Amino acid sequence: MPEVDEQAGRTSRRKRADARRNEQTLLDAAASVFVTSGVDAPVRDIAAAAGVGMGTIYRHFPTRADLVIAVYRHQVDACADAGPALLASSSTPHAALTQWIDLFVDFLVTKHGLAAALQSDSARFETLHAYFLDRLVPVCEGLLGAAAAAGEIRPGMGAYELLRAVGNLCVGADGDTHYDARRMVRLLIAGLLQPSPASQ
Amino acid sequence: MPEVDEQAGRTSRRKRADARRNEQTLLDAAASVFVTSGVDAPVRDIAAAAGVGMGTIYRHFPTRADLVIAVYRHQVDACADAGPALLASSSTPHAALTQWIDLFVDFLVTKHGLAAALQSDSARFETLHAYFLDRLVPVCEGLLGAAAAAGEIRPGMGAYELLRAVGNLCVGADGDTHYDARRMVRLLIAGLLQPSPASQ
DNA sequence: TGAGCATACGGAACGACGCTCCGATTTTGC
DNA sequence: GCAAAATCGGAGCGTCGTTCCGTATGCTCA
Repeated sequence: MPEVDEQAGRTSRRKRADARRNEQTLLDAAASVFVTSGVDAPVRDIAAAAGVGMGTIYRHFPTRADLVIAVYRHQVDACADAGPALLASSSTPHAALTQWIDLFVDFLVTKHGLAAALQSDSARFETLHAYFLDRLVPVCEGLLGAAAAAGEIRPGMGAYELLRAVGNLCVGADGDTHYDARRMVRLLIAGLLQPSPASQ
Repeated sequence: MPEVDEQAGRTSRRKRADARRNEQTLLDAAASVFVTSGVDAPVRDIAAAAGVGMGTIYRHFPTRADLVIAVYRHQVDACADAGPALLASSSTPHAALTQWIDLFVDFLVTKHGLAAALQSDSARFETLHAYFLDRLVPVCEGLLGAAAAAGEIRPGMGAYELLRAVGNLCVGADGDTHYDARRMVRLLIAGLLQPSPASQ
């Protein structure tokens, strides 16, 4: 009987040795190419960097988005896990929210082209979009809820909408010395924090 | 001697009648296709809609960005012209700034895919990016300067950075009922208005 | 009016891309 | 060892933006 599939493909039906080796080679090559050429580097380049054929890439990662997810899964998970931790360790929910958003922004900004790919309406990146949302929206919801309950931010802000806005602000943030995404995100959060500009 | 070229090609070297007719046909066709399929609709579609060949498009508009600029030039100019007018007619500079940003956001949001094209790092849209910046940055600078001089906003905000941020927030704003770009921009401006969150 | 030429036209063709397909090759269970 | 199954490599397809060039057309001047 085949062993339980432990998601990372540790041992499912005992994949062939070359298959496992190629998968790792591909992940490494993709990560390296993403750094230099951005996440939408030509698939052919990644195949060449890994020294494998096109077919090999698409068997391991049915779509381009799956490859991107596989490369960044650990970092997305780490970001998601940091949410509750920050909430527990910070003095106020809003401090936790701010720190968590900073984490998210740092992640997006350092991955050339990732933010753009996330917002791309092209059907090709649907999976990527969905994965990020699945992992991060609940975490953000928790932070927002806590901050709203504490009365620190104006209510009615949705986690999806906030993440979307932050992601948007990070598009094209590298390679442009005149645009500081972190600063713009801080501004957005600042606008969120004040109770209501017209209520006083 | 050829007459002075009045930018819109009114009369330069007396273009052939069919050429002038085609240019107008192309502008109309492009505008209509942009509405339904977005600004990055296939060039072939635009040619087909106009009933002309590919060559005709590229002779009139050397690059795709030139076509987009030609289609939206009037509206960009109108937006630029509205800046000083608002500043003169509004009660406070910050009111003028807010209204002007609203104008800009409305423009971007109603043009399917335009915001995305503007932020695209692809060299293909460089010209488009440059045109928008040339026209709008000075206007925004005037509004920001007036608001800063009146002490209504925290200083140090660059016009380019603000426009970039607003443009980014508008990416993908249509077709997503859960994301309201206008609201996010208002939040950003709210963050800009308060003097300083830590200074009091 | 019509000849001659600059100008404009159409669409085939090119290169780059994402992705699929299939014959050749390798691994594995027996 | 051997055959079946899994995997590999890269040619090939469709789409896109853009270029190129033979052909058609409007303009000018006699």
